[in-house]
Amino acid sequence: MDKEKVKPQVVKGMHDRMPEEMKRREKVIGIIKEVFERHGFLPIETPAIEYLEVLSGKNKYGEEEKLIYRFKDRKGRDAGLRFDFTVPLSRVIAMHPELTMPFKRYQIQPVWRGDAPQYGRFREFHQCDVDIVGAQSMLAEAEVLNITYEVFKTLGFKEFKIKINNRKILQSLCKYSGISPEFEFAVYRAMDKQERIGVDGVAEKLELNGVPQNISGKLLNLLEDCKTLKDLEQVIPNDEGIQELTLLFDYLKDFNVNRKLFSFDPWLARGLDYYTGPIFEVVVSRPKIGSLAGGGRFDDLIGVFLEKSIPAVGITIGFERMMIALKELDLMPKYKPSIRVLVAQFDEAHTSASISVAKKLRDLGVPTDIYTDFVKLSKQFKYADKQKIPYVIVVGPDEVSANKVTIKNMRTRSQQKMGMDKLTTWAQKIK
RNA sequence: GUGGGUGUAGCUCAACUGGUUAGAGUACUGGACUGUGGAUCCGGGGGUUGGGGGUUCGAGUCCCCUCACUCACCCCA
Repeated sequence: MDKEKVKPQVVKGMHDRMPEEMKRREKVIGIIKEVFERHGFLPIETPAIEYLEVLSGKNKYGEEEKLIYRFKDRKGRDAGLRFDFTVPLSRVIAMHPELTMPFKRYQIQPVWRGDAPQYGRFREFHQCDVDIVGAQSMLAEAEVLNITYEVFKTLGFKEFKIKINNRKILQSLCKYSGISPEFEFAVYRAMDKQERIGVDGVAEKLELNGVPQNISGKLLNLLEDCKTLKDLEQVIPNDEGIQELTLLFDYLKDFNVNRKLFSFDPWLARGLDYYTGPIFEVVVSRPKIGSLAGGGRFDDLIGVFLEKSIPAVGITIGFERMMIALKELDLMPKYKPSIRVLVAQFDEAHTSASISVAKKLRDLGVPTDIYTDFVKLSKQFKYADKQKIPYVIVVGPDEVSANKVTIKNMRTRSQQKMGMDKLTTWAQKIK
């Protein structure tokens, strides 16, 4: 049988996840879900595939558009893999007018971007997204940020920063500086890089994109001088965006969010085009990995699918980046095998006895593995050792004739014979 | 998509300026130990040195192409 072999390979930028990693991921996802639900949010899921017009109909992602995985479906319709949850959520809201507002949901699923893979950047990755739909008040922003804060705190993060800004402020500043609206998004994308490339770098970038230095200079000087909302108020008094953030900061104080961990950042702009109000990003100083979470208000996006517009605000946690950060900061939950007992096979003559022991333990709720082959015991013990299974039960001829089982504690290396009648009590103890 | 770096066993890495049959640790497997795992000792399998072409008496090593990974740019979670 000389068959042509297929070369096993994973698609670039995507990953298999083995049991140990899965258990750690499930643990962290469990914590995140718990926080979400404790704050009154419920889960939804949406399909991986959306019609292309839904994904990109009105150029919702701006420059990101080209990173969408696109293809034809079986009927030749243009379709693509979801790029984030904000757009699918908007579609869902538009299709379900019966929903009670405000609608609060979370969504934890993979998304796909045809990006060049790098440290902390993948083509298939998971987002944990919380949104509030149908609420105009800054209380919604405060709630979303409070939840984010709770998630990071619960996972053990000590040093992280929630950066906050408002697209409305940026708009006012552009207008004030005499930058025409057509350059708005170019300005945002350039500003966003200030921390890495410096103010001069931003100016250069803007010049490249057609904004001359004598015009961008005014804006950049302003941003450099105005470190606080109060500073900005001198420049653009009675600005709606400033008032919103002032209110938001008050609410965050009421939520008792540590004042040191959130701050106004006039340079924060975010790349996606659909944001209309407050925007936010969570960053850590170590590891150097970009933002761990990002979001904002998108009051006009749902209106793309409907006659009327519906306000909405949300934030997304990048799950894999979060896991990398947890690992680097030594905050990763320890791997604990869920399997508690291995029932070994002595030989084929004693299989039925071992099966009934395994069945009994399983019925009692003890995660029990049964060795599904007939090999020598040393191999089965090695298997248990490798899997970090804490107990091995052997049911051989001696045990069967005495109506007992032998239980070995792998950690202490001690073992005992136990009557079948005592097995239930033992099982409850080690469960 | 553009530019740099790196590709040797499942994994981590060796192999002087090109020079016999490409090694080691680990992992896997068998035995010492026929009712018991982590230690020790002995044995075994596993490689078209990412792939293709070229230079040479001779290429893992030099040159070209290609692919993959990776870093930076771009952009973001």
